[in-house]
Amino acid sequence: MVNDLATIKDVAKLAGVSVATVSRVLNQSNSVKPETVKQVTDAIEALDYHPNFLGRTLRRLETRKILVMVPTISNQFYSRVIRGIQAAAFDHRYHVMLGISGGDSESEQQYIEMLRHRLVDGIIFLHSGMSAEEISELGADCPVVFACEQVEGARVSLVSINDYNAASEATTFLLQNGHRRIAFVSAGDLYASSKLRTKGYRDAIGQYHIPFDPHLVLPEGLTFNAGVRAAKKILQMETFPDAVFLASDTAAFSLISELRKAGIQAGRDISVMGFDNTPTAEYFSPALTTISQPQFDIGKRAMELLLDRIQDPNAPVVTEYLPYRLEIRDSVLLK
Amino acid sequence: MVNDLATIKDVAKLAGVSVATVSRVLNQSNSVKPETVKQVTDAIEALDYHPNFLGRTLRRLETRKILVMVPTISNQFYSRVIRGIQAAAFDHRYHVMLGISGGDSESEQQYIEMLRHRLVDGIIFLHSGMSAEEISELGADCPVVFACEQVEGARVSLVSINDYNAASEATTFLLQNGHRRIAFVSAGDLYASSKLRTKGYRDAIGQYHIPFDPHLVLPEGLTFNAGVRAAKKILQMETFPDAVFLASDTAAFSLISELRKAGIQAGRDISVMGFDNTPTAEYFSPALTTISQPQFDIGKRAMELLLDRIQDPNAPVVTEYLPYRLEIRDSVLLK
DNA sequence: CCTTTGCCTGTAATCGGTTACATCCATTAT
DNA sequence: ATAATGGATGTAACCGATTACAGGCAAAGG
Repeated sequence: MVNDLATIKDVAKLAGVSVATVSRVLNQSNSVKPETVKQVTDAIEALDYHPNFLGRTLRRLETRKILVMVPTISNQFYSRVIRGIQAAAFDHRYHVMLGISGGDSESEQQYIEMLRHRLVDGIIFLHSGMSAEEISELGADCPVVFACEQVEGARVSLVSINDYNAASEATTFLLQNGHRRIAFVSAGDLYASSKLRTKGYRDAIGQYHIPFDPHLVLPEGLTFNAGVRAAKKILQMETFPDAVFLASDTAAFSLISELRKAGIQAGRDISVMGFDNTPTAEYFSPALTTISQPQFDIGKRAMELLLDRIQDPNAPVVTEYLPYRLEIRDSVLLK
Repeated sequence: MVNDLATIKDVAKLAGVSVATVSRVLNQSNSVKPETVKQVTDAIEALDYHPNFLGRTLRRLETRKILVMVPTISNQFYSRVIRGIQAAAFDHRYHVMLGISGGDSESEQQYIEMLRHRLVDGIIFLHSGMSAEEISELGADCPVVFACEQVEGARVSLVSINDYNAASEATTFLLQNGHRRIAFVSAGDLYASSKLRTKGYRDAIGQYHIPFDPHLVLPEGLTFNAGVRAAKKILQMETFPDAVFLASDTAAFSLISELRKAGIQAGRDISVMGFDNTPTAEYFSPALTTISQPQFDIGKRAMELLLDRIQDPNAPVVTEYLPYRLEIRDSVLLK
């Protein structure tokens, strides 16, 4: 029945005042007579008027919306990070939108365009396909923060765990429990985090004076399919590893499943260590030993840093590493 | 270095034409001399000009963005639906934004405001806390489609599986395989789908002339925690059920895990049937027997229906049920 | 009684685009 | 030679808000 939304003009007409006065009422300017305020608010009520964002934003250059750019939401890992972002956003009366790039850089550019044109006030990247230079440039112009995943050499704020240390510690834990032939499944050089985790793994091995065997590093990725592929490769090895460390829980689940089909039980015949501590990890069989990231806090902190930058474009670029934790469950054999 | 973005005026000035001409070039109007087009495009190039969405949208009332409203992304189920939506959106040069309501209706209202004010061209709801009347009203004014989850009595388009039939079929499958005491875990009346599934379960039981036992219906929810709670209740029952049918895979995973801790193996001592066929289902131990929904197609179809409605506000309201499939794996004992 | 002060409100410019309409000029038809 | 035609472009109104500035009016001060 109501074709079009009421505009500020309609309200002004009904209240018998100018649009300026209506706007002043809307923005709580104190220079309006209480009587007039009442007339206006009555008119607003009567017309069920809601101010139009576009007009407002066009003037104000503020949307109170931020965008989270995420490569995928299939990976359970991100959901808790996003919840953390939302919590902090809510506290500051901001709204969160999610953009799923799918790893496609054209799609990513479209979302960045939204930022450049102030459809959102800032972006938190959970991943990006852009080069360090592009990111630094964007970060110089607009509020941008990275979380979980960094891009080497990019001058933007980052909240994450220290992937190198975490992987190193996880590997050392395996070594301490008597494992010597440890395979490592990661996403290769695709992500900076993968690179760092690989380095952490390698250096920990080195510390124990175990010769590095490149065949044990399987850059299959972080997905279910990656785990399946890794399992197949492992089953073809002449000497089986006594432990497998995967850079994602997701891949660990499917790897365990595949190995079981071949009669090899994780936590009995072989040790498996995951990474991320996704919600499923504790319910899986065997319950997965993994690195727990403070996902919620990472998200929360990233949002706070973004707000700092929105409020002050010259806020310093910082890198914050949050504590991780080794979650010991049943998939790794202990000495 | 570049403080502000170039505007259409800057381009006009540099090209030595009016803003109208620039706008015409931008919008591929054919009434511009090729020579002039070149001047303008050169200027655009030189200034690295990108048209501002806000100004454009304010006039055009078109954003080529749609919003998907989802209660949570912790649930793995939604990701494939969203991928389907994205695929269809991409084909029609639309962009997808995700709004996570967290079940909070104030948050939901904020996103709806975006639609009302044309910050997006339409919304696909994967769930809503609104009443049927509110939804019908919104649907009358703006392009809105529901997917997966309906709201009884709401006059809006819907794409889903037939939850009643699916639950009924799943229950019948359990009955056919000799199970007689079947517990059912759902979200109670919270979701219409839950209600329908409960009804499907109940009617199937009735078909087999088994007296309905209300104690066997556990409205714990669809989350990991729900599965844990359900397991605890089941373990306290004097007579154990011989099968448990859960309205979500997620809850099934944690239930299986809890039962195992009590020495009860799903697929050996008890049967467990899930719902959704989330990615983890096939890798879980035991691999989960469940109802597979065509999530991708649901999303794709929902997007297509939304586009129909965006293009023609009077497009008919339709309900489309897509085929589901019983995915038989190892968690249900067969006769 | 006239001027000043200050509160309240309206007018109009503005944000960055789009587009109806007017205008100009070169062709073509009469 | 004049009028009609139509292509290319400019002018200005408009979308829905915000806000600087101006102005009106009543109370206070001289």
